[in-house]
Formats: sequence, structure tokens, C-alpha cells
Amino acid sequence: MDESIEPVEGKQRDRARTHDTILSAAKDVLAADGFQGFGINSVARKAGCDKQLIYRYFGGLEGLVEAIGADLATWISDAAMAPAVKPSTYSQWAETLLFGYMAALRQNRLVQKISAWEIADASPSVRQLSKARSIALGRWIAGQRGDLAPPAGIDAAATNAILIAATQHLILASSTLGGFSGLSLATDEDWQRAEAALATIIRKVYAQ
Amino acid sequence: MDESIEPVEGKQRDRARTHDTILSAAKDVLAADGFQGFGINSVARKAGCDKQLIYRYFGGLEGLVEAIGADLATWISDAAMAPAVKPSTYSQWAETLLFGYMAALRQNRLVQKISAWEIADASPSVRQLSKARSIALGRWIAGQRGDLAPPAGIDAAATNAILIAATQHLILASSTLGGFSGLSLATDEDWQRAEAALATIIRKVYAQ
DNA sequence: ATTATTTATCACCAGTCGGTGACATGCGCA
DNA sequence: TGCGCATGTCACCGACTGGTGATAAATAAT
Repeated sequence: MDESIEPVEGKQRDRARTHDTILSAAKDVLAADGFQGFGINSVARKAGCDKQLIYRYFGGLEGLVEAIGADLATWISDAAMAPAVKPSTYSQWAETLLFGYMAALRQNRLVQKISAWEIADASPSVRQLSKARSIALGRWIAGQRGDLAPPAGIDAAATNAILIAATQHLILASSTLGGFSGLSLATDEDWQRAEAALATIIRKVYAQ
Repeated sequence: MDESIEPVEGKQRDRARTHDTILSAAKDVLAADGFQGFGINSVARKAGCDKQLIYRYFGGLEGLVEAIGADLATWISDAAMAPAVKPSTYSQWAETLLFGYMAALRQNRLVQKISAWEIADASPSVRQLSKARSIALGRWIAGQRGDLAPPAGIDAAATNAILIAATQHLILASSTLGGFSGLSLATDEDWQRAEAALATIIRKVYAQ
């Protein structure tokens, strides 16, 4: 008999490859079915391998989540491009930062999900992932920081938190509900409208 | 023997009472453990009765969720008090509406949870509850609507959606993370600071 | 007093979960 | 060649899940 027929495509005794397959399957399950359907069995099914391997290579679910977190260490720096022009006013700087964050978050579904779980669920696994997300975000903001000062009499920290909260909430709502509070957020035009409104707020609040 | 000793407190063959016990246990489980731990068995355990009764009185989990939704029909009208003075500018009206919503949402943990699940999870049960929430909210807003017009050149619908999104996100983040984006939201002073920043935004954007 | 009906409980089902120990198989090394 | 280790597979465990049919017990109707 010729046993070289059909090597079964992937059962090729390659630890590194299997490791990566599991990791990517885990991220898929997480992004698709949420933390609800996330478990040893579902990840193993998705990866097409035995769950025993997850224990061997990651030490169980906990280690798997840790590995995903490590994989997320640079999500925002990878996604948000550097500003084209150096901002010359605090208002410009805030706008650049907010839109950079918006673009980066919009194109990473997994990070969106994590941001949503952060406020919906307080399970240890979520904490782990949200910590990784937060660290990456903090590093990115620190890198963007300039020496511009906000106008006097404005609580910039609170205002920025509000603007970021709004941005984040709109993105999360759009990806599950397709909009928020009567504002549709499906098409690019919808988002241009939202961006325009945000820009107006920033300019009016941070007007020198 | 005296069999009147110890009537076992609640196993008194009272359908209405058992019905209410189950409903309130369901809301407790939902608010405490989230949708994760919400199920026939856990609700029955919490209510201290047999799960069969949930099928009999509510037709299963689905009917139970429906009943909870009906219970939520007036959450915001019950919580948000009527404005003390009738607003005379659009800016004032927006501020009143936003702070009313904020107060109502802050004091109802279950509705907070539902709002969070809305954007984190898309399960049918969540959709059901979030629909009930949304209807109650819409009715309330319609009741508050006046005949004031926003300043020209301002996209009021988008701006209001942004402000509501920010408010909602800050509340949800505060109850699970204790704050957002470096802004602490634990004490009343923290919230006064957030409210002040929101009021400033509204006044600057909606300045006539 | 004797039925009927409602209310509540129990035992059990198939299925899934996370987790583990035993086993097969292929690869590199001696 | 054969040995040993790394890789992958399988069968099984106890616990839990949603769901259902049969049964006990208390109340209402006759």
C-alpha cells in the first residue's frame, strides 16, 4: 500500500504550526461567538485538533487568554497611522488623537469586543485581556503626547474622557446594533457625519 | 404531633406568590451574575423552587425574559424626575434631558447591565430586553420634547447621540471599572466633575 | 366524604462542559 | 537498525445544563 497518499493536511506533527492554529482559532471564536462560547472544547473544535493540545501548549484556558493578550500588545500602534502634520493647537491635537483612536478601534473587531466586555462582564479572563488593551493604548497615547496646553477653564481630562467614551460607545454600538440612539452608523457617510459632529464639538470646546 | 410547626416559609401553594418570587429571583440573577449565569437551573435555585414551575408559569426562559421586559416598561419615567423649570433654550433642554437620563440610568443597575449587553452580546434574549428598554426610553423622550430648535449649522441629532453615548458609556464603565480613561467615577465629586464637563460641552456647542 | 384540579417535587434524560490518564504514531538520534 | 521523545488521539470522568414525564400533596368542588 502507498501510505503517502493523503497526508491529511495539517496533522503534520508540527508543534509551532499547531500552536499558531490554536491561537488563531481562539481569537476567531472570541471575536465571533464572544466570551459566551469561549471554552476548551469550542476552541479545539475550531482548531480541528484535540483539546489535550491546548493544555499541553498553553496550560489551559487561562494560558490561552494570556497568549492572546500578549498578541494584542501593539494593536493600536499597528492600526493608527502617524498624523500627517504635527498639530499646532490643542484642539488639533485632540482631534488627531481621537480620530486615530477611532480608526484603529474600528478596524479591530477583537479589540472592540474586549472593550465591550470590559463594561459588561467582570470575569478574570476579560480583566486580563482588557489590561493588555489598556497598556497598549497607554503606550500609544504617551507616544503622541506633545507640549500643547488646553484653553484655561476647561477640564481637559474630563472632556477627553467624555469624547473617547462617546467614540468608543458609538463604535461598539454600530458593530452590534448598526447605530445608536437613532443615529445610523452603517455606511461611510454615516461615520463622516459622526466625525463631523465630533470635530465640531472639539473645535467649539477647545477654541482658544 | 403538631404539624403546624414550620410551614417552611413560602411553600404555601400560592401561585401568584411563587410567580413573583421567580420573577424577582430572575432579575436578581441577571443583575448579579449577568447573562452568563442566567439559566433555568440558576433561577430556580435562587427562587428556591423547582425549575418545572418556571416552565409552567413562564413557558421557559424565553417567557421569563419577556416578563422581565414588561416589568421594565416604565423604568425611566419612574426614575427621572420632571424638570424643575421649563427650559427656554435648546441648550437648556438638552442639558435637562441628558442629566435626567443620567440620573435614571445611574440608579437602575439592571438597565445598566442591559445597556452593556446590548453592545457586547447579540443573543435573542438580550435583544428582547433591550427592545423593552428602548421603547420605554423613546416614550420618555417623546414626552419631554418641546418646540425648541437647535442653532443653525449644528447637527443636533448626531451631537445628541454623541452626548448620550458618552454619558451611557461613563456610567457603564464606572459601575464595572470605577472610572474611564483615567477619569475616576466613584464618588459624587467625580460625577459632579463629569457633569460639569458635559454641561460645558453642551453650552459651547449649542450656544445661540 | 369523595372526587378533580391545582401546586409543587422528584427522578431521570441526552448533551455539553472542563479536565485527565492511557495509548498510538511519527521523527530524530544513537 | 532500534530506542526514546515529541506529537497527536481517544476514552473516560464527574458536574452541570435545559428539558420532561410521573408522582405526591394540598386545596376546591361535588
